Amino acid sequence: MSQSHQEVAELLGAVPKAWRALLDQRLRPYGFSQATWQVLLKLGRAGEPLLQNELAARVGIEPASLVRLLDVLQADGWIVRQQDEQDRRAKRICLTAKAEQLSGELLQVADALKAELLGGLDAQELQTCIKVLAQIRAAAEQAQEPTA
Amino acid sequence: MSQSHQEVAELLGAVPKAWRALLDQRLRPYGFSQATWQVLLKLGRAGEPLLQNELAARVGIEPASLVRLLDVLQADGWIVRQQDEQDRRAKRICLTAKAEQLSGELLQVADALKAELLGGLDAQELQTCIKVLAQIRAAAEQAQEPTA
DNA sequence: ATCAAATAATTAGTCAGCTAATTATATTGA
DNA sequence: TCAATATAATTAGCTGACTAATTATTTGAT
Repeated sequence: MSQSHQEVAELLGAVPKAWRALLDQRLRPYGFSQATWQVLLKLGRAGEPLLQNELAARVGIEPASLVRLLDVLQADGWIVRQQDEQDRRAKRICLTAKAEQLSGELLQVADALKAELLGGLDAQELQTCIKVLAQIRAAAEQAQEPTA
Repeated sequence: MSQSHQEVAELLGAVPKAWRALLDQRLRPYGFSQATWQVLLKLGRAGEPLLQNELAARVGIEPASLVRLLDVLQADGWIVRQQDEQDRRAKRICLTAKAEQLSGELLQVADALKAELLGGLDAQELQTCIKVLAQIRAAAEQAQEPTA
């Protein structure tokens, strides 16, 4: 059918994969692999402790998937789980002091790569691309819930 | 830094994930999960037997990762590994007759979803989006090999 | 006030991807 | 020719994601 549809489908498969692989490769020297650095990055960007729930949503994984990552990060002293005072079911995830510092470095690497990949783009065209991607995301949300 | 850069990074994380989850959900009634339907789709689109190598590249995974998927598909009678005659190391992956038929149905579901997600887009804007994504992919390839 | 339903985190079990190393065969170069 | 190198598929072992079920606590409805 539509050649454009096929093209964008393939690009949406390939581009994020390549991006992730690159970032993963550059962050590997820090000793983090695949998923753990994303947790530190999101916590770093948040600037405050987050509920496990909320953190999972920002990373884009299920809360259950986050549990093991936090176990690893906690064992290595990068985060602590702090009992929430209002809700005794909930825990707030805090960066330790050494992680605060490190997450700054990770952010620099991530932002440098981002600039490298996106720096050469025309600003107007990038805006259009964002608009289109947002429309696709909206269509995907609608597709999930037929009529709500 | 640049708000646009952050936005496109997030969209590139979220959109393909949502798309995949939707397609996975719709193909689950056929009894295939996550990765196996992609193999059948690509073989169906190819229209001829492919080397394992080549198939892995089209699916976007490593040849080693393909092995287990093929084991499962072969066990259920969807594909056969056929010894290549020129190169005795190589195998060509063929769809069985029942898989030929099924892959047509899977293709229809996949194409219907694609149309659903992309149908509402402005053609000109979609072209721009494709161009931008292709530029990002090119930048990612360059980033991998500093000067080659 | 209490009991039912919802929610936060966890555990268990499955599937899918990766890299590194292995085996068999092809290709290439001295 | 034949030894070194490269290539196709595989195996093994690791990481990370998911869903479903469990536990503890909170919220809501009567």
